[in-house]
Amino acid sequence: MPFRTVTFALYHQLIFMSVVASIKQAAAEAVQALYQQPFTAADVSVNTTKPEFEGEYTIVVFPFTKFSRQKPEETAGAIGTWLAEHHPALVAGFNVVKGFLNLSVHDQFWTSFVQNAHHNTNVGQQPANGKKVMVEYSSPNTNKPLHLGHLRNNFLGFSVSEILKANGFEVVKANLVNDRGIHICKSMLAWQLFAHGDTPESTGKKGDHLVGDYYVHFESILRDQAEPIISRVLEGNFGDFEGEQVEKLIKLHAALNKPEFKANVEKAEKLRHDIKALARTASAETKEVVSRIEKGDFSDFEGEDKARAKSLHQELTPAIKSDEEKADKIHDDIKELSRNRTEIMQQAKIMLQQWEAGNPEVRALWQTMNSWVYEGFEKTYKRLGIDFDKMYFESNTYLLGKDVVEEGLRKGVFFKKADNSVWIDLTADGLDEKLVLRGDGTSVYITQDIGTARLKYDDYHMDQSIYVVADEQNYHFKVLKLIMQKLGEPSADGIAHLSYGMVELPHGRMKSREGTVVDADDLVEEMVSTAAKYTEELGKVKDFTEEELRELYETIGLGAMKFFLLKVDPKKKMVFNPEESIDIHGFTGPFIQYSHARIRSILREFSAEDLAALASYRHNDALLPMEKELIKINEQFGEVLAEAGREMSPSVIANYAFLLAQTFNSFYAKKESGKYTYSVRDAENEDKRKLRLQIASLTANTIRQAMKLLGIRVPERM
RNA sequence: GGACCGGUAGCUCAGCUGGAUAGAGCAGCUGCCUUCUAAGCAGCAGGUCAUUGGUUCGAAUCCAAUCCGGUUCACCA
Repeated sequence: MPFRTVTFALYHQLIFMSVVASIKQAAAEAVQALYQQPFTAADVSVNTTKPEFEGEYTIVVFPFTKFSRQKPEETAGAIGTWLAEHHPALVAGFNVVKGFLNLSVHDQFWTSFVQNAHHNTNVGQQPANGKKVMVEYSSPNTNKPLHLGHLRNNFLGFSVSEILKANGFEVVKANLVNDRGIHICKSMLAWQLFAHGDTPESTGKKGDHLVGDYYVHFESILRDQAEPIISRVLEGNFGDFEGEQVEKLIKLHAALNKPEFKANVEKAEKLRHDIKALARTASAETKEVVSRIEKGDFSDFEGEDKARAKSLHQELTPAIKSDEEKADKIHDDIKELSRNRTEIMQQAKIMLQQWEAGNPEVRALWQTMNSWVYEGFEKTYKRLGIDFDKMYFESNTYLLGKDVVEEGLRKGVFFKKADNSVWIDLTADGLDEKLVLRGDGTSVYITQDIGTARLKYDDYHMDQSIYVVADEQNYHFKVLKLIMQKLGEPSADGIAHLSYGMVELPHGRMKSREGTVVDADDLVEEMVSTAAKYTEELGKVKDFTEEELRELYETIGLGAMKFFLLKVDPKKKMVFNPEESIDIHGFTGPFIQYSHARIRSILREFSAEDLAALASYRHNDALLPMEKELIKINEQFGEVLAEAGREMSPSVIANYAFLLAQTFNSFYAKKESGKYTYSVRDAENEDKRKLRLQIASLTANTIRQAMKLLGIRVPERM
């Protein structure tokens, strides 16, 4: 039973509401009573009081002066007086600074809060609200192991699910596995051609990595085979192609060789070369210097070189740059067409067709290799502490959606073009026309998602369906929701895209071509071993068993990594700096874990009976500043949790957990004339000892719960 | 070109439903372990909140324009 059900004669109305909500409610009443205005709690603006003033919360009264017809100071005074008179249990005193009404919350409020909440190991948990929500996240492809980008997705999805649960939602964690398609066939084909029967068992390699290696192998063969085709095309030899493609290539080739265009592109190439050469003379950080030259910043140079940089910059005109870009695009098109003509790509495509036709041999290989991957994923998920309630597989869902398209066609939501392809016109909504079914009747990506959205809804009838997917798919989900709404699907309005920014490395995006992709398993291993290294250096847990140590290192290493990825607002792209991510000082997971361990060590000084006896104790003396401050911050957890749920943002929780831990550390270390001001064990009297034990216990519980919402465990000792 | 997102300290980020003198962490510099865990604490230094205009008693926050960076507008997924 949550502590909230405990009735408390004097303060019962407040126990159901946060302090801030109570103040807003009371202030609204005051405004109604004093000025006969239909003000609601939601109209009141309450801030935490700046530390230099007396009080904990501040009401901004400027908005009331319109109808109070008094100066801000007088208005604030009138409301303060009314509040102190009518809500003495809440407002013990107030002071006015300009239009700011600073309220001192009654100490009794804080002491009864800490009494009721301190032993609740489930702080913040809201009662069920009767709403069901599905969170789809992770959604890996089965041709490659997980990488850093997946980690942000996994941690976000898991954390948001936990946050919603704590807010009273029933949550279904779903994982839609992309287990079919050309990319899987690439791995399969390369395995057939080059593996000589290797398996995870025979090689000792984790299944997902083994399959990923063959995918990479495929890509390198593909590159080798495409190269000569590309060269031939560039020479005007289209013998590798047939029909329409030849015509397309003739056009591309012609465009590339238009004299003026060609001259511009060649000029651009030469200028780039010269700029790079010049940059190299200035600094080893050639890339940075080049980008400064391009921006018209010549600060790296002096005298003649500066003039040279300037003139190079000027020669690289917008027209030349534009042609350069066009040329890049044409080259990409040629490359794509050539890659598709390679022998190995043709084989992969045949394999995909065989898979779709249900060819037993291909299906068997597919089953086998996927099972290797699942075994690998299973290990990774388990280590990460990530779980799911429902697995969907694209091999089961990729044909869905066609019937919905048929319905939409009948309803007139979609229309057919001459080639039989089916489209929806979204131009009225500021978007474009979108293809939903190819001319040959086959699905595209969105067709599948339309069908899967219906399937999910049929399975669970949830109120909301959240997709944790990177922000490069913002347009896709906008379109998906719009289409579902136009179809009148009951699931439509509940569709929400939890869009998150890409994880970048200090030197830019991860690129598989450049081998800068950070593997998830490798990263975890490095975080854990770094945690071990730090822990050993400090030597505080020498009495731990092997098993206990292993678990502690996992807790700290994973805690550092999860916290690092979750502390940033999801919608923003973030930079993953490996050095900072394994840091254990400052705004990090280990800092908070350490604070928790420290509190636990205080509590260990006392017997279970001492701690149990706290439940019936309510402090009656005045509170010292940091005592009040800590209780206040603990009390804000409920509001923070609600906000994190509203915003679907674990970073709100991360910031809060850090603030709480930091505040406790200040409380813990505060020293006056050689003595700890807030010592628990050596408190000035028994009452203070009990109060501080309650505060310590409450803080440990809140920290543990907050971290749990981030998927991070906290140790008893570290 | 259209749409969307971002630009806050040297770096990484909070703050953005308008409120008091814009905050953390890291990096730099000072101090603090005979003491409930120094993975800590206290302090110093560091800012034209991209720019310009507007709304307002009040703007980092809202509006408009501009500049810079990113994503996207595929019969790929």
